[in-house]
This record gives sequence, C-alpha cells and structure tokens, in this order.
Amino acid sequence: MSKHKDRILHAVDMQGTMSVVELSQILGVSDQTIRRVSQPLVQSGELTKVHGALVSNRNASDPPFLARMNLNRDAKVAIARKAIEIIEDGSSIALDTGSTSGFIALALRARKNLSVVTNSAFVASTLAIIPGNKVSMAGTQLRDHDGAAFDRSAFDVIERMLVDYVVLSASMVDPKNGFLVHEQCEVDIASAMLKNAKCAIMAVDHSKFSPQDRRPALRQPPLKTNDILISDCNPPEQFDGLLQEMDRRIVDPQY
Amino acid sequence: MSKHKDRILHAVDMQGTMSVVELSQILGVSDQTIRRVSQPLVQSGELTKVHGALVSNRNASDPPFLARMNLNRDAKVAIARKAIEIIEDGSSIALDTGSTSGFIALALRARKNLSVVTNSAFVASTLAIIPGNKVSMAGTQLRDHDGAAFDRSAFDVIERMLVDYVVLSASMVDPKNGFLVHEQCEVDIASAMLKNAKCAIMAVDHSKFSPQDRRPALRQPPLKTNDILISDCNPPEQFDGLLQEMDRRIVDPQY
DNA sequence: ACATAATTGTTGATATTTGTTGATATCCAC
DNA sequence: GTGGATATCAACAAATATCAACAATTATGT
Repeated sequence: MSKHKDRILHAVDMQGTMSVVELSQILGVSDQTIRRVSQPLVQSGELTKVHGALVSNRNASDPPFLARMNLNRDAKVAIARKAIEIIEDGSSIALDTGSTSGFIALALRARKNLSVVTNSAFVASTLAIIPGNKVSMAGTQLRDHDGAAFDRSAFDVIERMLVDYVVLSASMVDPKNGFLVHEQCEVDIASAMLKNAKCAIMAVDHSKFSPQDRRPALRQPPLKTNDILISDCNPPEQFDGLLQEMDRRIVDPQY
Repeated sequence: MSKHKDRILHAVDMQGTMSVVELSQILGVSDQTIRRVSQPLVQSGELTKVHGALVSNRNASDPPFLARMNLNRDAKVAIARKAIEIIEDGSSIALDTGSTSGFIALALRARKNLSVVTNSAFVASTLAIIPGNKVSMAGTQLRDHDGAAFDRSAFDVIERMLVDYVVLSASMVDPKNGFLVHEQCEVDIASAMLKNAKCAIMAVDHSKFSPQDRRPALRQPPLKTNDILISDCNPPEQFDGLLQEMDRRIVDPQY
C-alpha cells in the first residue's frame, strides 16, 4: 500500500496515541494525507480513530488484549452468553486464545467449580480468581500480542487434561476448507485440546463467514458430529455442507 | 469517541476514584470537558458518577484478590508509582503474587521492553500484552484465591531466569523477625527469586507495620544491603535495626 | 513518449470539541 | 432548617478537525 503506512502504524504504536497534525509534521506531509492513509488502517482495525488523533490498538487499555476486539463486540458478548448456557457448573473446559474465548471466560465467571485449562494468560487470570475453580495455565513463554503460550510445556499440560468441552475460535470460515486460522501453533494447540474433549464448541461471529483482508491459510482439525457451533448469524447456504452435522446455536446480539 | 477517554478510564481505574477537577488538572482541560467526555463512559457502565467525582467499576465485581487490591489502594498506587521510577525500560524483573505487586504490574505498563517472570497469572496477563515485553509465566496449577502458581514447574522457570530486580511483598513486618508471610510456598518462591536477582524491591504499605488480625508466621529470606524498601510511611523507630541497611524510599500517597 | 492511474496538497463548507459564562442544584457544617 | 462553598448543567462562541472535490504532481504501463 502506501509508504507511510508502516511509519504511521509504528509511530502511533510507540506513543499510544498521536494527533493527526503531529503525524503530518513528522512525516512531512499534509494532514489530509494522514487521514487518507490511515483510513484503511482504522477500517481493518489496526488503529482506532478519534477526533483529532489516532489511537493504537496494541495499547494496554483495560480489557487487555480485548481492546482490538471492540470489533463486533456485541456479537461476541451475545455468543459468550449462549456459551455459558451450555457449560454448566462443575464442568471441565479447555479454552483457546481467541478474543471470543476471552469474552466467554469473562462470562464464565458466573459459573462455579470449573476445571479449566488454557494457554491464554488472560483467560487463566480471569477464571483463576473465582473461588472453587481449578485453573491450569498451559505454557510459560507468553507472546506479546495476546499473552498466549505455545511452547512445549503448553502441550504437556493440555495433553494430560480430559475435558467436557473445548472452546475454539477461528479467524475465518471457508465453505470448502472449514475453520481457518493464521498460525500453525494455533492449530497444534486446538488439536491437542480436541483430542481430550468430549464436545467442541466453535464460536464464530458473522464477520468470520466473509473473506478477510489477510486471508488465514491453516485449517483447524475437523470437528465431530454434535459439536456445537455458536454464531450471531445464520451461516449462508454454501456453508451447509461444512456445518451439516454440527449442532448450530444462533444468537441475537440485540439482546 | 474522545482522545481523553482512555486516559480518564485508566486514571480512574488506577486510583479507584478521582474527582472531576483532579482529572481536569491532570489532562490539562476544563472540568466541563471531563464531564462531557465521561458522560458516555458512565452511560455505558464503564464508570460510575458521583457528586464531584468518578468511580471505577472494576471493583466490587470480584472476590478476594481484587478485594485485597482495594485495601489501602491509595498507598499501593503511590508505592507503584515510585517503583516504576526505579525500574527503567528494558529491565528484567521478577514479581511475586502480592496485591502490591499487582499494582506495580499495572503501573509497569508504562515501561517498554521488559523481561518479566512471575508466578501470578494476573501480573503475567497484565504485562504480556505490552508490545516488546517478554513475559514468562511460572507454574501451571493456579490457586483460586489469587491466581498464583506454586508448583514444581513454577520453581523451574524462576530458577533459570536472572533478573535486575525482584519485587516482593509481605503480609506483615516484625521488628525482630523481619518480613513475614502466611505460607511456606510464598517464602520458597521469594527465595528462588532472590537468588537470581541483583536488587530486591520490598514494597509494603503502612498497614504492614502494625500487628495483623491473623498473624503471619513465616519469614521471608533476609535482604541484602542496598536492597530497596518502598513504603508510604516512615517506619516506626523500633524497625531501625531491621531496616538500617536498606535503601528506604518513602512516598506520599497525597499526590 | 504517451496515456492512464495513483498519490498528494489546497480550498471552502461542515462538524466536532472546547472553554466560558451564568443560572441551578447539591453537599456539608453549624 | 440556613448559608456558603462547591458541583452541575445548558447554551453560546471560538478554535480545531473533518470531509469532498478539484488540480497538480508523481508513478506506472505500453
């Protein structure tokens, strides 16, 4: 794209927030250009626009890495509410590192006596402090963009825990190839979790059914009959083949 | 969306409660602006409005660990601010599981390129998502009252990491016996962290200098000369013997 | 070299945010 | 209760920011 794109992104991420005029001075271009060039960046969710300035999304703000997922927040909250209808008190659960799983973890604070395994530090710390829960944090080395671990010890911990449910997410759904994510390590973790789970819950909001700007290339392992799909929209027809054996639960973000 | 939104939210969450004029001074805008900008935040339930001030909502919601974080909050925030003056960008740090360490972790989000090791899931998830940080979560099995790990693997991880600073806390300070905590596993972790640290930072608020209802019985390992004590009060005379070799930094919670 | 496309700066109309002011409401001590 | 101090609110004007359209410049392909 534009040659300024990287510099804008970098500068804003460093400072946390930068005004449009500041940026225009630093890059030696007009403010209008900054606005134009940054527009696709805020469209794709890499930055947030406020009046007069751009705000980094890689920024610490409060719902930790959940900041970026203010995108479709309502949908994800609705999906999380449905998920906790399925997961009863006393269940054992594995959760992956997606932002939707983050919301489900927040919602699961309403459940008691859960046994949880996850490789997301956010999920772990959210659920660990609920009295009665047993939480295992899988992995040691946390990567910075989402505080998740994918090292050897993560697999060791996940592999020795049997669970009732595994909560998984995906970056995109493809009618032919199924649920796609960006990185191999995410697939590996999902496989390990699936192997020990009685039932999988796949949580995907409507945006995942349309093509993404950066197309994910790696397939999640195939799901079993009766695994559950939670979404905030009825998947278009062309997904019928892929989803036919799944138990679909569609939620309405309105309420 | 306003550019002040984040800073207001962050400041209020950090302090628990902040008056409108305080905020206006800190952000360098008029009080009216604070009211206007904070209005949508209280509408959406992210903050609560009372006469003259804004109150954080990330409070009452959750059990023990967060409850303890609200105890002597001002003191702990002041101590945390002092701690991040000492810990510069690029440092390596070990943090224990105390609530004061939790505040220091929150404050440390302002630092970059930290190498962090901790056995607290809360601390880990707070710092892991800051770009440039390298965070190791020590341990797997998280205990429920504070989301901290004390299993074998916690020690393995801590023992192989050399750090510039270790941030420790205590439940009580005793003139004769030094820094006391309630559980042996906490002492063990502190020992492991101290062994690999160049400098220890002991953070204790004023309440720790007076007798507690439930008296802790276990001694933290002795500190070295030049280790740093941060507190919000000048320790009473009878502690002079204990603290004489320490570098004392006293902070004023007022500001 | 030529035509076409993409990027950029300028301009003027529109929209948003901000500080000020003065009227009203709320709090606190007595 | 009353009175004084402080906080809130509505409204307006000034300052800033945004947006759309057009013209000038630079890149790109044939």
